[in-house]
Amino acid sequence: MREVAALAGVSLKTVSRVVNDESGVSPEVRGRVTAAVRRLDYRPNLAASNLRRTGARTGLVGALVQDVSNAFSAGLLRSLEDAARSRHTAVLAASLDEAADREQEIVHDLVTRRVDGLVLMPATERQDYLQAELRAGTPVVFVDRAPSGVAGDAVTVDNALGARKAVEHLFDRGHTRVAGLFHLARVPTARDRFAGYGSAHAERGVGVDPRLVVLGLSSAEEAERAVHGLLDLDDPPTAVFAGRNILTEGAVRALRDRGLQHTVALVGFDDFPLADLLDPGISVVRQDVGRIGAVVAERLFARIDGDPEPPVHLVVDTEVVPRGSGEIRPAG
Amino acid sequence: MREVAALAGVSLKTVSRVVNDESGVSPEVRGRVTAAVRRLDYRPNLAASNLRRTGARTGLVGALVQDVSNAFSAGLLRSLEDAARSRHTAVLAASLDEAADREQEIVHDLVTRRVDGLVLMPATERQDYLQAELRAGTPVVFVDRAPSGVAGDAVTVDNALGARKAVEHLFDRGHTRVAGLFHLARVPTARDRFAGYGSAHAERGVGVDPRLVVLGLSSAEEAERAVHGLLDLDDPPTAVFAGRNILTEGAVRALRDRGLQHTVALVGFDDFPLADLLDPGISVVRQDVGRIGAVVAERLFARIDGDPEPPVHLVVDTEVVPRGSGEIRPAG
DNA sequence: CTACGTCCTGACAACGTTGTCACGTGAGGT
DNA sequence: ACCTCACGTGACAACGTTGTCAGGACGTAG
Repeated sequence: MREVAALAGVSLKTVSRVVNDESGVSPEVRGRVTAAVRRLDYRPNLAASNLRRTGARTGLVGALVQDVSNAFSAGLLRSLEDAARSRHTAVLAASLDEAADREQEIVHDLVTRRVDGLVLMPATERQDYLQAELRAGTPVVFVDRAPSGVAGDAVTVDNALGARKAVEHLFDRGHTRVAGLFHLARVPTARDRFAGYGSAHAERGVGVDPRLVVLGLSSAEEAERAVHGLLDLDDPPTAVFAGRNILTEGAVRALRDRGLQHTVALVGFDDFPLADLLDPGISVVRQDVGRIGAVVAERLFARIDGDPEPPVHLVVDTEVVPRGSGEIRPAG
Repeated sequence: MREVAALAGVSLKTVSRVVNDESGVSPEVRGRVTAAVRRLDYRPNLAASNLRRTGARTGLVGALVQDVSNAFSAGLLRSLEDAARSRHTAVLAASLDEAADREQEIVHDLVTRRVDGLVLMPATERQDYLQAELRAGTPVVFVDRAPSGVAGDAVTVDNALGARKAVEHLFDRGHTRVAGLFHLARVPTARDRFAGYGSAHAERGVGVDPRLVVLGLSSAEEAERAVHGLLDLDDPPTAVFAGRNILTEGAVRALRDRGLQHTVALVGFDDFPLADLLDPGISVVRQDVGRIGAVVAERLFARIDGDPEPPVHLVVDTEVVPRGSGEIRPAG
């Protein structure tokens, strides 16, 4: 900037005025300055500018998701990005891989970078460690899982309701032996979906057969093995509810292996790409990622703009998408 | 920081020393300062710190990809993120959606933010506009498409070779009428893949039937319609090469519609999730995203560290992944 | 007792920018 | 001829931090 000022024969302040399109600069001087700017390839230093401006925004938000390369996280990121762009804000994306220590580390780093806000898909069980940041005024919006140990806006689906809908969908088609595959019990979404699975049973007066429930599955392979185990039972399930998309994948493989994909019904939680291209198409409970992202963005930017209301927990609808696998009726 | 200094009864500089773990502070003072830091929830301001430090890094790199929510871009982002984390660097992710103006806008924004480097999957045909940034010393690594109009490191696959391998794979199984579906002709990767399709024909002494070639497809729907058109020919193709993953998807739908998925062979360029779960599994030419990302990161950080060598173009291998659809033999 | 080195600590300037205010000029009104 | 006022411009300080250097306290050797 100093060089630009020298070349244009004006003061620093005038260059600043021109660069920021402020009024009160004669056309002639403005011309000289822009020419100098162009000639010297001058780029303003946003960091310095933010430093000086009072209460300035960095125009940076952090998005801490489970894994930027999985479809749900990536979709969320994308819709957040779109909202951010219109606010001239860039998105710092980070993957947590369910690692609690990494979550804290990255949050700390992002706060040091003075992000204007954070979107967090927590990997931790409790987020007490955020107390200080929140007090310091960095808005945080939780997504996918509600916060625990701190207050903050949250955007989730009603996992229990979604799971209940899925299981009812199967009951409605005549199934009574519906297996349930779930993630680690310490993960709140898994607990909620399991609860929904249970309440669907309760509502219909069907007892839950504990042998049909498998908890603690964290990979497609584990789900695949689990389904093989279920099918080996004397009284095997006629339908399967998979509580997470990678578990659905494992279930598809196991059913396919045994040639039962058109015999045993399957509904998964979470949509995945090309689910409709499989044979049969895989019925799922869909979370509308685009909508979730949009709601998250709306909350985040409202907070950044100073919305003082108490934290809210917004619930986005889920919907059963029938594609074939969930509409298979029990044999006989 | 001033408050911390006051509370601890020391000077600013001493606080700085403690915060940055510099030597030469007595344990007692260090204790007082850390206590004050904790009490006041003090967070150092990274921007100010970078401003002062000479030639400091911002620890920020930009990744401009086609769309953070598509599998290829997201995978790349992820592997870049992993490399960046070990360098204590955060990744700013942005989607370009093949929009040239957005590309320039975002590059400009990121340069203003003083990113240490950029990874660019270009949406523009020429990147002359980057000349100034490159001269200013911001390293840029191109990925997926080589740069044009500027010099810079590039990491791509050999698209022509990959396409040739795919078509040869089909020739080897007895096909002679292999249709080719391609993206917009202005996109270099599409041109290269089309060239590879042609050279496979030339090498085997098979003439390219222009009626079997469809250029300019940019969505799954267009590809689906195109394949229907091809199948309506008097002398329809016995195999299809789809030059891009969304075109593969369209081809699968069209073949499925006609019940020809086990009759007409199909090889796609670019792998996609669950390709092996389809029936038949879809054979593809795979680009190793993880490897591409790792190579990109290696180049980028080498440049950031001052590697002065002339730009290089690194080529990552592709590999035909047989899954069933590409191994179907022609009827008769 | 002096000289000198080591160890801690702080004052000050600087990083690149912008908010504040004051200055000089010329136009318009009396 | 004088005053006022708008306008364009620049000097200066400040944002939060760190590099440089100087200074004080203390210990040790001559």
